[in-house]
Amino acid sequence: MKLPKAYEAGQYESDIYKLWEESGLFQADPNSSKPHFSMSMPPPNETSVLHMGSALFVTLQDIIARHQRQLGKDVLWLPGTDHAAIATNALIEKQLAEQGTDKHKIGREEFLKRTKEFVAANRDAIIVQLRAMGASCDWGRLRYTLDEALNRCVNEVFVKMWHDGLIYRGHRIVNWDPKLETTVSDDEVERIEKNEPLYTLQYGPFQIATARPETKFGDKYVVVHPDDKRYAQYEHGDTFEVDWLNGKVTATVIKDEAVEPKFGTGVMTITPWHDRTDFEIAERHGLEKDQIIDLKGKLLPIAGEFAGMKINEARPKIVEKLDKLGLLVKMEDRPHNIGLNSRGKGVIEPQIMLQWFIDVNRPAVNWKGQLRSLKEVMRAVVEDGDITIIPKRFEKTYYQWIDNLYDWCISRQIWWGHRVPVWYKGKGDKPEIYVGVRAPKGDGWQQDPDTLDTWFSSALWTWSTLVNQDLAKDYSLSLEDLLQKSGDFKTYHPTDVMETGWDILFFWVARMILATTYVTGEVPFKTAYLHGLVRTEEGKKMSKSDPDSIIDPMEVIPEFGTDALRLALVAGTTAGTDQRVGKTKIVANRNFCNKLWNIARYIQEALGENLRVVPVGRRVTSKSLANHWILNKLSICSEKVNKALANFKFHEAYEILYHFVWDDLADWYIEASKTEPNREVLNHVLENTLKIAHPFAPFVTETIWQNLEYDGLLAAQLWPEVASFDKPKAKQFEVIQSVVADARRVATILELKKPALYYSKAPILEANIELVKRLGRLGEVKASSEGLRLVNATEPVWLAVDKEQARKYRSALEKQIKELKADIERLKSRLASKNYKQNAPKELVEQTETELKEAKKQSGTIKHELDSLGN
RNA sequence: GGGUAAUUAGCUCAACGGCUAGAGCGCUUGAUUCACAUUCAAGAGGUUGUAGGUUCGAAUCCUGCAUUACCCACCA
Repeated sequence: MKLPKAYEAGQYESDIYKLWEESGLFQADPNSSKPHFSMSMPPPNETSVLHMGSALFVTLQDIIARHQRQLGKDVLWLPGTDHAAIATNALIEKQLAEQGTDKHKIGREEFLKRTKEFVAANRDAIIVQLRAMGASCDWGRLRYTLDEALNRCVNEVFVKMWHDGLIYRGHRIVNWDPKLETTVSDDEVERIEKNEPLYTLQYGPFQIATARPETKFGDKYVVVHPDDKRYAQYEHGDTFEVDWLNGKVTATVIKDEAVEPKFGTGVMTITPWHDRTDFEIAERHGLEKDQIIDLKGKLLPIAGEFAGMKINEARPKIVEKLDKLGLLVKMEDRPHNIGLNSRGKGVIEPQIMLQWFIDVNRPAVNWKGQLRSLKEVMRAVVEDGDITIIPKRFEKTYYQWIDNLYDWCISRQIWWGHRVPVWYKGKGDKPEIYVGVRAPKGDGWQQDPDTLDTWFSSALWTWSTLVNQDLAKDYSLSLEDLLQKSGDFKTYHPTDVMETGWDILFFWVARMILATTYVTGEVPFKTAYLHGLVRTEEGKKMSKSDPDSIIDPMEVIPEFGTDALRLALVAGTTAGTDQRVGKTKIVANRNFCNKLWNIARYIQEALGENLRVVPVGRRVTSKSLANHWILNKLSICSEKVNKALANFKFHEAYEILYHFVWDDLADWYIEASKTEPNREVLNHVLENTLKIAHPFAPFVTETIWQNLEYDGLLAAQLWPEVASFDKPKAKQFEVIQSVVADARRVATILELKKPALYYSKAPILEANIELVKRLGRLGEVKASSEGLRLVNATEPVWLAVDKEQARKYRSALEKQIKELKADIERLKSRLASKNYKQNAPKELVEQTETELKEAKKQSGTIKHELDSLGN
């Protein structure tokens, strides 16, 4: 088919994707004799739609996958979606509220049914969008975190950890979100700074500071630093009577190093039930703990007349009462950190609760023959180089996170998710307990109502997705057997690359390392590449609460094409660094796609009807200098792009490709070929340029490939092998370029139209007169030596101008000679330094010498020219 | 309080101890229907935040300072 004038992406993309998918090209084959390459897709949340962040990860991973296929590997890029427990649960609850009901009214079963219906619909939308982005993943292996087999893996790991003493149930202080009524992990708590009053209260003989007067009802311990001389007269354990909020209380003095003597008065009272520091102090000294606030965020009867009130409502009233009692010494505004749930932004209220935890400090993991704690293993795999994190600086962030890691609270009080695989029989404090992959036999067992943190199941993602789905139904197999009998697991695990955003380094990357090393004895991936976040053109975070800030990929694609979007994302990306994306960037890259298209269009016309002038391969006959030159450039481009991709330098790879296509191929070679078209070379260069560009811009390249009726699918082609060429001849083309460039430059300055060019003793020009004429937009080109000497050309050439015009050029020459003089001085002084000659590499010194020689020579030429111009 | 980065052309970013610090967008001048105005040609524009240091050589390494962003942490 003859290509139309402009590339209209929307006309081709969906057909092209269908072509790929039906070919089976994206399917991995564990039995293949090719080397294997594997990568898991970070499963998008089912509640969300594809945003720019997802567009970025699809683009980068697709580039990796397509490039690996081109290198002749069997590639598994495994897609999937995540059940996103808290986010989904919250969304459904909101829907219910809008319908005037709630989850308790409809019951657990109905709630789960509705949620399933909702996510199923949404999942389909996400998958459509991933395809629209061109994702070349293996859809036959699509997984979902709540799949039966994955659920079994979750249960198996829970049970295994339980038996190893890595999972325990206990009363610990946790982050409670009264809004969503669930616990969340430490990582899910987001802190914001707010100016709030800090109250100083009179507590018996002491003055204490607090930002939360509403928690002070139960306070019966005052804590001071053991070395604080101001309070040396009090002994640890001393008691005294205090007139307090609701009457007299007996207070006890506690000495603990957690108190900072410099803060306020150096005295504090503690609320162990609602503060982690206080909790730890209480634990150390065996103190009593009282609950003040309930799980809905309301005050309990201990608060007397304030019982039942919400905190915000109660606080001013309590302060008022303190004032009346004469207990309020002063209040002043101070910045204060408030914990919010990152999902839903509910204010976190620490609570002591009976929950399930993962012990990160117990040495129960066999790693490389040593029994270590989860923390130690997580640290070791990165320190030992089993896992490489790109960029490297995130290793430090990762270590810091490990150092501050507490036991991981994994139980959630929501219904959507993997249910805790524990059953209880009997009531009271100590029921009979059963921990198992499946429900216990017999009557009277009740399953724990809680579900597991989403990240617990995501932590297993690299391998739980590779478990054989049918074998997973056979519960006579142990988890170990199951893994060993799963062909995909044996072939594709550990995965090669994990490509994801740095913002989920802790949530996900670290947790995968934790769980996978423990269960499989293998790392989940060898390299973790962390990309930056996509921001708006103004540098703002794209957020749902500010819809104007969002550029929706699904709106960009129909207007500019998927490739334009992909290229725009690649053009701005460096590992770990956030980038800004706006319309201008997308337009610029749409233009690049159109450039490729028009190159193909020109070559199609040049090739005529008989497209396949040369069989695929390296046999082409080059005649002209330009032919050799472009093949040289093509081979350099191919090599550099290949290397940059191998090193995850996506941005660099694209830049090399971009300039090869636009500058070398379009602006020089195609223009040159108009004088002397070489169908074989044109064909060869186009074919291989398409291959190199394909991972970046798969749609336009494949569309061209199909329209030009090349064999098979471009997506199935291997990385180019460039035809042989003659290097010295390639170099000679650069002589022509230098002459052309200088002629153009001078002609522009002097406003000449089609001037004549003269040359003397220049066989290269002599043999390429037509070419020089065309490229340089020149009139006549012949042997002579008059007019204005083109001093920047590497051959002796002159532009035919009259004396008057030539004089106009004097100032340009004078300026240039001035600059040359400075250069010569600089080079001379560099060479004059003994240390330079001794220490710098030989090539560099030689290069400097050459430069100096050339600068001197050119300076001579210009002087001579100036002299001959006269005044 | 601890940490990580950023600071380079008007804007957005590259350059990871060695050519004259590059690119895209924008800007200036010119071209015109022969692949592409989603084009072509030519050009202007930078003392690399700041003060020192190491080195034959520094945007790059080190130290201090300034500004900004982010992450972590139990200052009540």
